[in-house]
Amino acid sequence: MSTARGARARARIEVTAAIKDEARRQLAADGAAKLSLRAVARELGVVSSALYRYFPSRDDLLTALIIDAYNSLGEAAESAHTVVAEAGPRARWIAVCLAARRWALAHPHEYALIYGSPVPGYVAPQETVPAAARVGLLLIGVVRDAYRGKGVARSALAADLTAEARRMSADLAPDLPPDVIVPLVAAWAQLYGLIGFELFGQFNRVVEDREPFFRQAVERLAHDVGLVHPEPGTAA
Amino acid sequence: MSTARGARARARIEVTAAIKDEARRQLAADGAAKLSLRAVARELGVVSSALYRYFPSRDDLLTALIIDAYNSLGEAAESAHTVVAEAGPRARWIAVCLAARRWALAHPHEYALIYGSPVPGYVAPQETVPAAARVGLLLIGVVRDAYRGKGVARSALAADLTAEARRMSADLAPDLPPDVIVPLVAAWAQLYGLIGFELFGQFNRVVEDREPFFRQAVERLAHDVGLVHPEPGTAA
DNA sequence: GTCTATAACGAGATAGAC
DNA sequence: GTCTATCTCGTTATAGAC
Repeated sequence: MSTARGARARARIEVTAAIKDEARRQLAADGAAKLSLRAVARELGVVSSALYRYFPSRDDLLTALIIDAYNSLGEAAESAHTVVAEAGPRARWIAVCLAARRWALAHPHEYALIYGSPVPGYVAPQETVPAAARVGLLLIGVVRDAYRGKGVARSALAADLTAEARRMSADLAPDLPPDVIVPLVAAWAQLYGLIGFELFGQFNRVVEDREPFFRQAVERLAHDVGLVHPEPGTAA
Repeated sequence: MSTARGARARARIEVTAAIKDEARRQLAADGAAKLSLRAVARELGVVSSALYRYFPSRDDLLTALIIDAYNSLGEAAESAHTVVAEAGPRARWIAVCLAARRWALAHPHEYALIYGSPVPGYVAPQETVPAAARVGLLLIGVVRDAYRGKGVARSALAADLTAEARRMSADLAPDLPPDVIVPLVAAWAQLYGLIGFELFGQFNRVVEDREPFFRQAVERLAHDVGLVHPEPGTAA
């Protein structure tokens, strides 16, 4: 009977994957706003009510796609980081940023789903938070290693930011001081400004040869978060 | 007869404005993907075919909304710049960035229309370019003044970026050297990363007191583009 | 000339009966 | 799970009011 249960479980996983694949196809064609369970069911050759055994609602399907996208991006960033795990923090920072861009270029519609305009009428549940945090946590880890090693370049914060910076430090990385976490979070947001502009067409006729431009920009971001050395050696 | 023509022209302008107002309302409610001429007409109490006198197609209405949004943002940025026109480049840079954020917070759906996910099936025509360029040109102007005055801080570009950087300089601001235009364009993109993250909810539970955080970040962007002085005096 | 209304097309979504 | 009747949509041709 464990075989039967295993087969059933396997079938369920396969059908779930097929639903999400078809949903992703529609995402690419019509956008997240128009994602409809009916259309997915029609394309799969089943009736729409059958899908409710797998996803209780359209929003739950959307949530699953969002979590998948965040995890796909997170895995891409993490495995790129693993490759250069022995390098210095600056090289690792750059590797993670480049991996995020590469993933976005390879998955533009999923990128739009997670970092583009909010879907009208949809509010992301708390379930999405852990997946959404992966790249950010990776970047925090890089800066943390630098901070514990040779140190990072510091700069003063404005007086009206000290309270919020302390709160951010306590919430996000208690081992990093407020004046380190603030530029780090800013750089994290700015990274997606660069990626989004390329992906959504704002760089058309402005930046043509984008990879070296992006690399230059994330090197500057590394500098902004205190990763200042060109790093001749390897380990932190 | 100039009166008659004037009255007709005025009526036409008013109807056009009413159509766009209603369209913006629907944009806020359902998103750009679901903008429908029929729904706009219904809400205005006219029949859908009547709207074709004012906009040749749904996409043309979308284009008009996009151009309006860019111009509204551009005007907000330009008038904020005018207020501090006598201040130093660094103060003017910050003023423009703060104005862009303020406009985005006041017009989130129009922000999503111009800087969010592309609308499926819609391609922005070249008409949108001049309006879209306004904030960028304003920022170029600020850095240009600094460059002609006391100068801006410079830093070397990677070798594989020199050709593209030269092209960017020639196309965007021939009077600014390549190593100045590259960080400027990057900062321009990064600015919208900060705004987008706040607007689209990525800062939820990450950054709470956002104004001082944003100010700190754009001060760092000013530094990145070479505007390094805290500037005690006024004019460049 | 300038506009709005009517009616229709082909395509797609949706609700409910069975 | 299937079928049908009724909605939506963008868009056009046409007729008539001002």
